Amino acid sequence: MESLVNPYVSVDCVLLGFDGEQLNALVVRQSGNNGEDVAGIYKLPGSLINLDENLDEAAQRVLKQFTGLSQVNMLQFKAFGGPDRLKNPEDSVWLVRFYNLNHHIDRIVTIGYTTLLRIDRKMRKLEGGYEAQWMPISELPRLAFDHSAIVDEALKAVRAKATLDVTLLFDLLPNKFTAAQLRNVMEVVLGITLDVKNFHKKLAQMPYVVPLEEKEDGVNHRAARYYKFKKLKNKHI
Amino acid sequence: MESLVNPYVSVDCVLLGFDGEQLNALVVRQSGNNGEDVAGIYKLPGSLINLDENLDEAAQRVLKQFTGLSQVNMLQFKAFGGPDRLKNPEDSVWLVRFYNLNHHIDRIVTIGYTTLLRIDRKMRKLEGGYEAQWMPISELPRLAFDHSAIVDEALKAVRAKATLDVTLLFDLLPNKFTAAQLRNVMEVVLGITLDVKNFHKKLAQMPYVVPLEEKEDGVNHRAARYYKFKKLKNKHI
DNA sequence: ATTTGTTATCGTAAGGCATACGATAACAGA
DNA sequence: TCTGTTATCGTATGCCTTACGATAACAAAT
Repeated sequence: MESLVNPYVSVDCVLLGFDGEQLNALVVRQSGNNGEDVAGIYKLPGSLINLDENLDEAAQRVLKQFTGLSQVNMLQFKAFGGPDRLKNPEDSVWLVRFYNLNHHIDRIVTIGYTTLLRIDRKMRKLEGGYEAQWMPISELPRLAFDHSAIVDEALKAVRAKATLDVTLLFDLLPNKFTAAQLRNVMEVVLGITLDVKNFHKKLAQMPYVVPLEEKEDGVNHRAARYYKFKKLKNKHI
Repeated sequence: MESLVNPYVSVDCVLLGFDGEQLNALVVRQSGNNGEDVAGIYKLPGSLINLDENLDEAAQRVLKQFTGLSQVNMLQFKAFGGPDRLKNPEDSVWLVRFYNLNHHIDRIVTIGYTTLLRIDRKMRKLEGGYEAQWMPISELPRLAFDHSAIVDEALKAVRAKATLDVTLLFDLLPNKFTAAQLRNVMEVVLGITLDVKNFHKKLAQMPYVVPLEEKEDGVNHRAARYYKFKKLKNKHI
């Protein structure tokens, strides 16, 4: 009866940051807990869970550790638990050293979380010491463990979610934005192309987008109108 | 550093069975491993994971144990891991006894799986010894642990999935079925109501449903045409 | 001053799709 | 023969999407 697995459980966060042009993922260098470089491989920000927290809270803790953000609702999208997740021996060694464990780890089941974030000035310089950085998702290198697959799944989940609820893209733009900016966000995040000429009709039908009187300034073409988001009630997760 | 949690990981399966009229969930009595009745409370079929299997395989094993079915793709929909999942002391006690453990269990993280099944003659009499039974989801009692919440989440996930891909309902009907039967399945599973008169137009536009020449027999109203499903290629999970 | 390039914004028209609903078909039983 | 019930088809209306022409506004080149 004792082939039952008593693995560790972690959360890994696929933080997708929009920088005004494209989608980036936050990756960290797989360094030791005292800072020395172990393998030079990038991985997702994550952590084993603590005794007093639930899975959502563990994900929030990781988010705060690497970005300083709190109060962000992340989407739990999938659990990864194959027995071969640590098949690369270096990964096992790294885990034991990083967490100061006195025994080998056979298995880690990880819960994937993801969210969309806006990369603004504050976000560009991340909390120090972790060698975290934003990398365009189109240029991501191979990540440690099965983290590349985890990123793929996160993207699928986020796109499905945002397709059903466009208001998730609210936070990716500044307070005032033009129609072209909103269109670009939708194209990049959802992975689609939208008809430029018809986009204003869609815009006019979005009850949560209100036009402002203010217009662009100093552009060498017709100035575009600014819009802002109007928060609606009945906002569910 | 040693507040890291090293919990057990289980899978719990929300098996949703359609009996021709309504949706049922498979629940089992929380009995000891030698059959004695412990609390008389119902729970979901589930199991801790084994050393040599991944999460999907563990879920398949549970499905087979309780229904005899194999080769069914289940949907992994959410992980549940709050520190208070075993807050009921009886639950902890039951776990230690059932799995013959020689220590207390602080915490179990469980991965929820679900799928839609058709309850046919074979399925009605389930594999013996587990006191498993189908109960209409509208009449489910309070389940052990947080299993009631798990059922709710499973329903949400299945409905979202089946709304996007109606072919998931293929397996809930016999080979030959009438338009009314299909409509009823869609109404019950998706939790919607469909216009009777317009349903045939929708039917005619479903490329994966083909009309047969055969008709109903022995009904005291106009006989309905039978249809069958046509499996399409490019069927992804 | 005029032209050109570029992007924003509006209007119109065609086609697809959902919904409402009238009309007919088929059968069993009163 | 009539009535009740369900299946099935056809038509009409309105909404939404898409295609695309037309106009607006501005900067830079000519």
